[in-house]
Amino acid sequence: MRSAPTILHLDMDAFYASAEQAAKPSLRGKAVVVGGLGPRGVVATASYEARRFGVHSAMPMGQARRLAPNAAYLVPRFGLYREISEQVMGLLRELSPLVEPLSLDEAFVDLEAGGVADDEASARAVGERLRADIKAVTGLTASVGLAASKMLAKIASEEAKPDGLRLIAPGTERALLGPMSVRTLPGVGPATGDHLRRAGITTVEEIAEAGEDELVRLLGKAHGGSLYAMALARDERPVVAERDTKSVSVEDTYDVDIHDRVRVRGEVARLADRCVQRLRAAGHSGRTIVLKVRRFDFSTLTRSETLRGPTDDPGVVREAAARLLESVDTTGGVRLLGVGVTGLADYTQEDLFAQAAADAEVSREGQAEPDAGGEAEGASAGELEAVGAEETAGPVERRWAAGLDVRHAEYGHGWVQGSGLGRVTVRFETPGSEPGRVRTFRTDDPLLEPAEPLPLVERPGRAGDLPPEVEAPSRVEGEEVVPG
DNA sequence: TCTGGGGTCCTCAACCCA
DNA sequence: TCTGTGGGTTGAGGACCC
Repeated sequence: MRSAPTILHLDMDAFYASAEQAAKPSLRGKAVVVGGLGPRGVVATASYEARRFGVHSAMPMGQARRLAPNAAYLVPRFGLYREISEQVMGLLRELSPLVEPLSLDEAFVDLEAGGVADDEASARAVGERLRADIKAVTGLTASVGLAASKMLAKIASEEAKPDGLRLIAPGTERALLGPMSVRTLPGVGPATGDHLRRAGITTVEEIAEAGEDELVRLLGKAHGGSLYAMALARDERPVVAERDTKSVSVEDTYDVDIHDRVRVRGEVARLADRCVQRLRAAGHSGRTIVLKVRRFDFSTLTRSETLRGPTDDPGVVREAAARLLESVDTTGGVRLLGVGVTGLADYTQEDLFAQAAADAEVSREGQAEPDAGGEAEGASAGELEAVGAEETAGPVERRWAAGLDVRHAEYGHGWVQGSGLGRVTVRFETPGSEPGRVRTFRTDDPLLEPAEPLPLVERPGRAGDLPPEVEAPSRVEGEEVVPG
C-alpha cells in the first residue's frame, strides 16, 4: 500500500434527488424520492429530508409512500444526470489521468498519478478545491474521501457524507476499521453478512482475528481471501481508467405478470432487438446470448447459448433468445424478462456478410415499429425509461410522468407535478427562479409539450460555446412567465 | 402495493480433450 | 487399452454494487 493518502473517492450526495432539487426550486429542503413510479417500482435515490422518514435506496416505492406520503415522487431523468456527471468527471480528469468512474455519481482518482498531491496536506487541499469546483460548476454538493487505498477512500467518503471531506491518515486504518460492521467492507452484502454472523463474526476486527484459513473455509478462496486482506486494511487494487465492457443487457419488469405465451415470445423478441441496438451503439458484437426470466414467485432463471462466433445481427439474437425461451416453463406468469449478450468482441471483427444482413434487418424494423427508432436518439434515456415504465398504464401517464420537464406556450418552462383523470398539474419554475406557481391543464392541452431539462447553473465558461441567441432565449423565456 | 435495471465477479457441475 | 488427472469451455446460479 502506498504511504500517502492520495487515492480520492468522490461521491455526489443523494445525486438524483439533489439534481431534482436544484432543478426545481420548490423542492429544495423537501423530501424528494426518485425512482420507478409504477406498481413495482423501487427507490433509486431519496433526498436527505426523505431519509429522515426511513426511505432509502432499493426500497419498494409503495413502502416509501407509506413512510413519506407527502414527499415528491419523481421519475429519474438520466439525460440530465449524465450531463452533470460528465461535468464532474471532467473536473476529476483535470486532476489526474487515472480516473475510474464507478457510476454516474462516483469515481476514484489517483492523485499521485496526476502529480497534484503527494502528502496529507496537498491531498486535503486538492479535495477541498474539488468540492468547491463541483459546487460552482454543477450547483451540487459532493463528499470526498482520501486514503491510501480504494477501500479506505470509499469508507472515508461514506463517513464524510453529506457535503464533507474525510481523510484517513496512514497508520490509523486498523484502529478505525476494527469496530466497524463487516457490512462496511466492499463485497459484504446481506448474504455474506448473515453467513459471517452465524459464524459469530460481526465486526472487521473479528474477521482479522478469525484468520485467513477460517475466512477461506467460510466463504471460499477468492472471497474469503480478499475479505481477510481488506480487514487488515490491505488493498492494493489500482485505480483503472479504462474498463472494457463485458456484457450488454436489457430487461423489463412488467406492471402485471404476463401469462400469455405468445405475448412472452413477443416481448423476448422486442428485448432482443433493444439489446442489439445497445450492443451496436457501443460498437460491439457478442458470442453468448442470455435469456433471463423472473417468474410470478420471484424465482429467477437464466438460459444461455454460445454461438460459433460473435454477432450483432438482431435476427440471430432474436432466434437464439426464442430458442432459449422454449426451455423455460412460464405457466403461472412472468414478472420480468431480459435478454443479454456476453463474450463481447470488437464490432469490426464482424464479418461483412452478417453485417449487411443485420443492417437490412434493422432498417426493416425501423419502418415496422416507429417507436423503436425514437428510442435510439432524441429524448434522454431517463424520459424514455419513464415512458417504458408507464406503457401499460395508458396514454395519460405515458406522456406526463411526474418530474419531467414541460413547456407551455403561454406560461413557459415547468415540470409535471402529477397527472390523472385527464388533468396534468404543472409547476412553472426553473433552476434560477423563485419557487413557482402551479397550474392544471387538460392532458391533451395543445399548448403543453415535453421539454429538455435546463442547465442547473449558468455556465459563464461555456457561454461562448453556443451563439448567445441560441442559449439565451430559452432561459429568459422560462423566467419571465413565472407568475409572481 | 414487496422486491428496478445494468452491470461485475465467483463457484460449481458437466463435459470434452489431451 | 484402461484409468486417472487436470485444464478449458460452457451453462446455471448466486452475491454484490450503484
